[in-house]
Amino acid sequence: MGTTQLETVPEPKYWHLKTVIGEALDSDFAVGEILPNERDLAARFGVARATLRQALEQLELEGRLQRRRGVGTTVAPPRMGVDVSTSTHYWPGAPRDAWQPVDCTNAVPPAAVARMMDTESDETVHAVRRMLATHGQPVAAELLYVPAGSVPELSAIDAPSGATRARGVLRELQRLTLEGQDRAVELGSARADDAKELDRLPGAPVLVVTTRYFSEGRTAVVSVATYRADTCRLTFGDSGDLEIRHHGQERRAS
Amino acid sequence: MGTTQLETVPEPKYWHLKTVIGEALDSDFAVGEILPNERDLAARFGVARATLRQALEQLELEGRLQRRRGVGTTVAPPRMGVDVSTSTHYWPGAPRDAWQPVDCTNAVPPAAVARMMDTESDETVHAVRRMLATHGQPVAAELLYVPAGSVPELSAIDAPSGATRARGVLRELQRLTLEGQDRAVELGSARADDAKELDRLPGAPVLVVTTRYFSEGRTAVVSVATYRADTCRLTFGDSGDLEIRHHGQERRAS
DNA sequence: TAGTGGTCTAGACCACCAC
DNA sequence: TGGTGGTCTAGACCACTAG
Repeated sequence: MGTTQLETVPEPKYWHLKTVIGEALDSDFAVGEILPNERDLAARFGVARATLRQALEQLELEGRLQRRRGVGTTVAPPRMGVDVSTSTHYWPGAPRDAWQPVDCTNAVPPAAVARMMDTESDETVHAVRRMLATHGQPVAAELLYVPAGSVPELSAIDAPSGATRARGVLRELQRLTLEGQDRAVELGSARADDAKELDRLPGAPVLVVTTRYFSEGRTAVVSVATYRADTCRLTFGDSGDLEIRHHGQERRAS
Repeated sequence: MGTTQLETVPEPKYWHLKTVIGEALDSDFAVGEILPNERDLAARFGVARATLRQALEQLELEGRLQRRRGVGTTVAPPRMGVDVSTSTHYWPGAPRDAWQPVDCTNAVPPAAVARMMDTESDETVHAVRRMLATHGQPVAAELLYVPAGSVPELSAIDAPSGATRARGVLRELQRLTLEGQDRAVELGSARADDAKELDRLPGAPVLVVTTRYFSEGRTAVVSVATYRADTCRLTFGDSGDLEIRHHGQERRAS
């Protein structure tokens, strides 16, 4: 058709805003610096606050901003790398494990988890809760589902719940021979309980890492770990001998 | 509910809505079924359309719904597992590779990528574009950055760009010895070009998998692959002998 | 108490798709 | 052309944090 469509495909405002603000972050702001509040920013860019928020949400999703109710919006530090390499063939709770046991209860696992184990769908299992934190910041919350059959000697322990029992379950686990594991990563939104422990609002985006641990030809443990997607980058080191660990990058301008 | 909950925890409406609709999806809807339109749903639940949309966005983020402009909202099938296991020690473009070369240009890599390679920050490299699709659905878009030094024999090729040149670069790569790789997964939002190829809107949530391939003691290739977060689950099989594939069936070998 | 981000409303118009 | 989801507005009130 002859007509020329010179004047442009209309890029959404929030998308353009995101680009503009993102560039400003690179050039004019330092990590930790506080941005003007949303009402001011919206006025400055001549858009409604909802539109401005749509741009900020994107930037927060990408880990460039951090927003806290009652406080303000700050420039986020680069995401921290969290090693989840599958090549470390250890049970949860092995000596070098940085996870912190929090609690242990009996529960029937969600259907999706029960399907991954060799249990009846209504069988109760040990549910061990653990947290991972670095530099004082909560990073991930984990729920380990351990069928009673995986820790047969545990019944002698009297702690009915709590961190003590959690440690007991993990200790018993070490007696088994780990034959392999199998892992999946997907996007999810934080459940209310996880969100609270991760210091985020319910529904916050998280990376859900589901791991199956195999022993004696069956699934001995299923782990569901939720990592804060805004602050974390999951790293899978390979071939063991390569070390790249984090940030040697400079920052800053102006 | 005789007792009054004086100490009400005001759960946000959109959060409650998400739960209600999510349960309805489980019980009353089949995969592929079309939901009522947003205006009707909002009216039915007695909320503003924006609030209803907030709930739908969450469900879409979790891969439970699929929304298409001009068409409607449908119930999404379970996420497909995409194997990205690092234990397959092959170069991109190796014989079994399901990725489809699309294009190849010369470009200067983004600063973050240049930092991972042993190149000057303004050095141009081969930028190979590839797509991954399963069942006719686009799943991921990849950009491979290949320094000229990694494919020294390539200059003889006359195709200056396009899929032919892309295949040429990948073919040359196979001559090198792959010494290791190193991988990171994080949440991102689709750039305009990726979004288009993935049949999504710009800003759609994606899982960004960054891989470094090492050869001869240096970084030979950097790959940045963006997977649709709504439809994909990244799987990392371990020790090569374990296969998962959906719904509880497990197989062993070795 | 003042100021922040989080939620919610009731509209409007636009881009896209199928018929 | 009619119906869908996507964008945008200009308000309002709430929950939280800090001084």
